[in-house]
Amino acid sequence: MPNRGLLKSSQTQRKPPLTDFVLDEFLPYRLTILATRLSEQFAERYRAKFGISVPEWRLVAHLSQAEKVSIREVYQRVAMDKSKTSRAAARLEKAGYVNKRTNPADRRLVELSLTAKGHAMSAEIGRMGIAFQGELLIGLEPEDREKFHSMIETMLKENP
Amino acid sequence: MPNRGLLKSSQTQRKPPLTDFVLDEFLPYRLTILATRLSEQFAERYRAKFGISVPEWRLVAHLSQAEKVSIREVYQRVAMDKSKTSRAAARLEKAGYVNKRTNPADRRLVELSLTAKGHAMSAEIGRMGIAFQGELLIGLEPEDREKFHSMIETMLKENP
DNA sequence: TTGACATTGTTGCATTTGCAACGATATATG
DNA sequence: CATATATCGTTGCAAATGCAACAATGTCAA
Repeated sequence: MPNRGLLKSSQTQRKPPLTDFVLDEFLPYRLTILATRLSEQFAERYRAKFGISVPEWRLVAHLSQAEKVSIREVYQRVAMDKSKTSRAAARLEKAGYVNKRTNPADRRLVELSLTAKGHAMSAEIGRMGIAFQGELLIGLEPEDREKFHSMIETMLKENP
Repeated sequence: MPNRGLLKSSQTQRKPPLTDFVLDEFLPYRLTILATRLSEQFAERYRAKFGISVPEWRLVAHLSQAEKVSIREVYQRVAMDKSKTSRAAARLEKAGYVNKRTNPADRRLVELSLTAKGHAMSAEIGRMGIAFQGELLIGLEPEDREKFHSMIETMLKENP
């Protein structure tokens, strides 16, 4: 029987297992835990400094990569609900971090962009992110880091 | 300047970047998206079949690995809130999937265990999980799969 | 042009969530 | 033993979330 990555080799099992399913090797589960912890740890840092939430940072992060984006562009790419994105944008506008205007070429679209204050915050959180990721990858061999990225990329492409 | 895994080499950049921060290489972000998608895709399958939610499946998954667990053991390990876990347990009991009794040795603790119906469901979702993970890892070289697991393990250990 | 249909973003509403307070139980300290 | 302190699970409540309905705008075909 081929081992497909979810069965422990028998010598590591103490007792006959209740099932063939091994939770600690189940990716959706492990990835969720890791992602939650990392997101939460990083969120503590920027929340303390700027008072924004995770959905708000997600939106700002997008705006750090592209001058202008619409609500749809954000939520389609980030797996955030439409309304979550819309509300994050509203809060960020109120806090003075982003501008919202209707796109003149297509008046259904909202054009989001960073204010000067938003750019400053974005730049600072960007630096914090680079530092955070540096700490995070310290335990991995340099060549493994690239490998890790490319494996994530592969799975993201396979699961659109 | 050392490349710490978050800076694109200059030849891959089309335009002068707004910042050094590259969202597509930022792990908390990428992992969150991947984890969300995988969790959601898998959730569709077991929700359709058994009508349970993600927190409920998390709890059942734990019970598939250990006969008896307390609420605390579950939420400490899974990064779920206390109340979320408690409520998942209540719903699962109502649906007839788990038994709840107070631990006689320490009456503060609740002892959760699967009913026969719960075991049947757990076994079936376990099989579905093995199949799901098989599909998922098809795009990776076999030796990469182990590597991926061990890298996740490393980062989980570094971020408790 | 008109009318049917599609897309975008916002909002109302019910559900879910996280946090804090709480009661019950256990442990430690005097 | 008596009292203070800690731990566990539940619950009330406010905030966040997801879904569906909607208005506004755009597209397409007759």
